[in-house]
Amino acid sequence: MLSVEKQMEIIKRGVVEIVPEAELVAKLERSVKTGEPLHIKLGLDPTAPDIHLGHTVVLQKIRQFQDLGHRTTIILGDFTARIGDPTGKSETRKQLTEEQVLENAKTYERQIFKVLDPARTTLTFNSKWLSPLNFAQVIELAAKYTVARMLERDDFDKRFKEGLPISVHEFFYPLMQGFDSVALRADVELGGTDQKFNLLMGRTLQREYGQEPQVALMMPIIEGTDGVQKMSKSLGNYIGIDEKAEEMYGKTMSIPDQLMVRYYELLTPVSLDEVSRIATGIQTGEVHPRDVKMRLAREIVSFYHDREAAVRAEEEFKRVFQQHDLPEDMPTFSVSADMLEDGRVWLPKLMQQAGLCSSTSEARRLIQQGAVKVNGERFADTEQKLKPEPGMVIKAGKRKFLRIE
RNA sequence: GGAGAGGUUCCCGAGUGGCCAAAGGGAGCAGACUGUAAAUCUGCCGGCGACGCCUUCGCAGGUUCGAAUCCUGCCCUCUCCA
Repeated sequence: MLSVEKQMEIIKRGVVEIVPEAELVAKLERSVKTGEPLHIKLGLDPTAPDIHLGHTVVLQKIRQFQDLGHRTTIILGDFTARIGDPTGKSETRKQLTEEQVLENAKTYERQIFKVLDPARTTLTFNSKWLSPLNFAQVIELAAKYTVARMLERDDFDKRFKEGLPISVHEFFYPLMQGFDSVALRADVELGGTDQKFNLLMGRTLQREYGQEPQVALMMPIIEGTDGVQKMSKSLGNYIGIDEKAEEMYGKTMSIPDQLMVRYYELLTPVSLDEVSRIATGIQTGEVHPRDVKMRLAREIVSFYHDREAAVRAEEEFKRVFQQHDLPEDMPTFSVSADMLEDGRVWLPKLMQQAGLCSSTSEARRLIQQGAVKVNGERFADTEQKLKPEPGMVIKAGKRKFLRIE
């Protein structure tokens, strides 16, 4: 086992806050002395089965703990998911059935092991201990916290002040999550900075139940490819870890420059020394930011696919976006007979049918704006008919291609 | 339980009888410029084989030549009082 100092150095990479740091050091010291690993906890919400790089920030940290020899438990919040989501009324999430939860869990499992070491990961559902609780026990749990303190939580406070609805059951979410820590006797709980309240709740409850409180370790919420908002599926600014190599590469290349170093630090295994060298390289102008980003894209693709896939994705990227050549493979579409009139098709119809856009109205707009090319020639007339030929290539916008077969 | 305020297109937010597919902003998309970066400029931004037609302003009815706007009922949210 590494020394406490070495461990702390690794643990602190990218971390926003450790509450309290001294307790973590103390726990590590004891661990080194006794040879007993720490118990690290991470809770995941099985409502969104598609994991993207945003989720991996915290997973990477778990991985580092694993590599340091600690015990890690991933809790799938199935109980929580089945009851419903605490977030605002406008988007009250559907309650998941047990089957859905199990299915999501499977998908999750497959995905998180792209980052975590299966041999050193314990996966558990929190229904295991939450579901058997009876009403009296729930009351007992609820009595350990006050409404005023609940309202300290940022989003509750904000919603309360803005006159937005807060359902009573939402107060139970932090309590349930905190109770997870009690059930596991966690030493450390990881989460995004948005989880601070919940993580601290774990400390409070553990103390109430006579345990040594866990340390809360918060990772930043990483921005999505737009560089402004947090990465999320619903905002469409995410890079999914299941995505094709070319897709991952391309999306990475589209992030704003200022985000590059952050991505290196939080999403890649590149050493911190190297990262800071890259950072100064950019500042002094020694390296072209584009090359730095290409390396970043290679690193990310290599991590989730492999080196060769990364190289191939890079070649594809160069071909399509630097040389404005055609991608190696693109979706194909065969024009059905009923779309033809005298052997010709109306382009907006074709585009809509082929999934290049969602409506013929949109297709018209694209055509009018000069975004559509047929065999490399700009096609600007929305009414003109087209004679489809096998091998004909239609391009709509920067990155949508289609080959007629 | 009582009193008041409010629910508008992806989001915020104007609009209180026709000029409203609905101001403005954001997001998004496209074009130019580039390094598929940022910034900037320009255009688009419900649907429809389309200078017209259809569907949209919480839900359901009604008044009217005509409603997002007026009336009735219902659903939902917030505030104050209890």
